[in-house]
Amino acid sequence: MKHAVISNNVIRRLPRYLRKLDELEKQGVSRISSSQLGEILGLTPSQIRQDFSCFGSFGQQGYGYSVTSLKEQISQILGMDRDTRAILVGVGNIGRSLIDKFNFNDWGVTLDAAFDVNPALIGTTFRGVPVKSDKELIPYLNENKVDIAVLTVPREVAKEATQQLLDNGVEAIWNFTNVEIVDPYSKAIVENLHFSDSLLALSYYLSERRDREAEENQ
Amino acid sequence: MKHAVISNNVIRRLPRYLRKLDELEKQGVSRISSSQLGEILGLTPSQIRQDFSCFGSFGQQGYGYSVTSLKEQISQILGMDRDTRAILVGVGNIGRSLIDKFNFNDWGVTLDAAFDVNPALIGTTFRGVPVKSDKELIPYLNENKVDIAVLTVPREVAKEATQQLLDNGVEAIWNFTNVEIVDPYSKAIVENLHFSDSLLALSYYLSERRDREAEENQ
DNA sequence: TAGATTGTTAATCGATTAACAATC
DNA sequence: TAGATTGTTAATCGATTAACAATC
Repeated sequence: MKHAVISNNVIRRLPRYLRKLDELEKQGVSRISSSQLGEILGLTPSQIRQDFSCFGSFGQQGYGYSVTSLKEQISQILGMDRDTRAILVGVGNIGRSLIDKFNFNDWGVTLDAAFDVNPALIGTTFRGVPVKSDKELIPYLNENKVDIAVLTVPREVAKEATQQLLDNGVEAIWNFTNVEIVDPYSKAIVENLHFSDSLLALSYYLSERRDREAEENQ
Repeated sequence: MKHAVISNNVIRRLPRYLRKLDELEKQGVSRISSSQLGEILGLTPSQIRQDFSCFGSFGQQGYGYSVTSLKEQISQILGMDRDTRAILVGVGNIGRSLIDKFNFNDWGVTLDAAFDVNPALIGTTFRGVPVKSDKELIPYLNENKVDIAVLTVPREVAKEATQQLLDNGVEAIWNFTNVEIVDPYSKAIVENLHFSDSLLALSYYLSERRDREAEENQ
C-alpha cells in the first residue's frame, strides 16, 4: 500500500548504511544514534532520519537504533532476503573474476550459471557455477527463473546479447560493458557499472585540484 | 580564475555526454542540438545547456553544437589531455582484468606499473605493464610521479595499502575493494567502485517492481 | 531576412537541513 | 523524572526546468 516513490539518492545511500552497520556490528557495537552514524558517514543526522522514515520507524526515542535490527531492516528493503537468481553472460576476464571473487550470496543473489562462446570453457565449472554454451542461453531462460543477467561480454556483442536477454524475459541487467544499454521496450531495469565514467570523474576532480593549486602558487 | 564549484551531478553526466558524442561521431554525425542530445539521453535540453554553460560557451545559436569540438571540450574538462600516471596495487583477478582489458590510455591515463606480493607474478609483464614486488612500492612512489593508485588488493589489506599510498604522496585512489576507504588526512580524492552497492540498488528496484506487480494482481 | 537554437536569467521543483513535539 | 533521541513538519537550499532575448 505504501506507494510513495523513493528518490534515487536515498536508494544509493542505503548500501552505504548497510556496509557501515555491518562493520559496526562486527566491532561489537549494538546501538547507534543518527548523530553518531552521521558523524561516521559525513551526513547530517536529519538526512539519515529522513531516509529511514521513507520506509518506517526503526528507532526508539531517547535511545537510537539497534545496529542489528537496523541492518536487517535495510537488508530487507534492498531485497536481500528474496530468492534472486542470476546468470552471467560472458566469461572473460571480468566475468571470471566476478564468479571467482564476488560473493553474490552475501547480497542475497544466487549465481546459477554462466554462458560463453569459448569451447574451452564450456562444460567447466568455476566455484560451483557451470559454464554453458551460448546456444543454451535461450532454452535456459525459457526453463528457469532468471531475475538478473550479469552482462560481461565484449562490447561488440553487448547489443545482441542484451536483445536476446530482454526478448526472453530477463527484467534486470547488471551491465559491465562500457556500452550504453538501450532497452527497446523500456521496461528493463538496467544498472550500469561504467568503469570509465568512474575514472573520468576521478580524473576531473584531480585536474580541478591541480588547476587550483597552480593558481594558488602564482 | 573561474572558481565556481561544479556540482557532482554535473560531473557525473559529463562522461555520459562524452560516450554518446563519441558514438555519434563514429556514426558520422557532425552536428547536434541540445534537444536532440536530450532526446537520446533522456535529459531536458535545458539541463544540457545548463551543464555546458558551467564551463563556457561551446555552441552556436541557430546551429547547435559541433559533435567533434564538443567532444574535445568535454575531454579537456575531464582532464583527459593531461599526463596522468597511474599504478595498480594488487594483481588478483580484478586487477589482472583491468590491466588486460581496460584501456587506460583511452581515458588519458597511463598505467606504468603494478604491484603484488605473489612471487610468481613479480617480474612478469602484462600488456607492457611490469609487475613489481610490494616491497618496491614505497621506493617507486618516491621516485616517480604517481597521480592515481588503482586499489585492487584483497579487502583484508585495503586499509594498510591505503595508508602506504597516502603516506607517500598519492593524491587519488580508484578503489575497487568493497571497503570504505578512510583518509586520515582528509585530503585524498577517493573514487569508489563498490560493486555490491550497485548490485543492491539493482536488487532494490527489482524487488520494488515485484511488490508493485504483486499488488496489481490482487 | 526568417528560422533555429544557444546562453542565461527567472521560476519551479525536489532534496536537504532545521526545529520541535512526542516519547522512550 | 530528566535527558536523549526519534519521527515528522516546516524552512532553506540547490538543482532542474521554463522562458526568452541575443544572435548565428
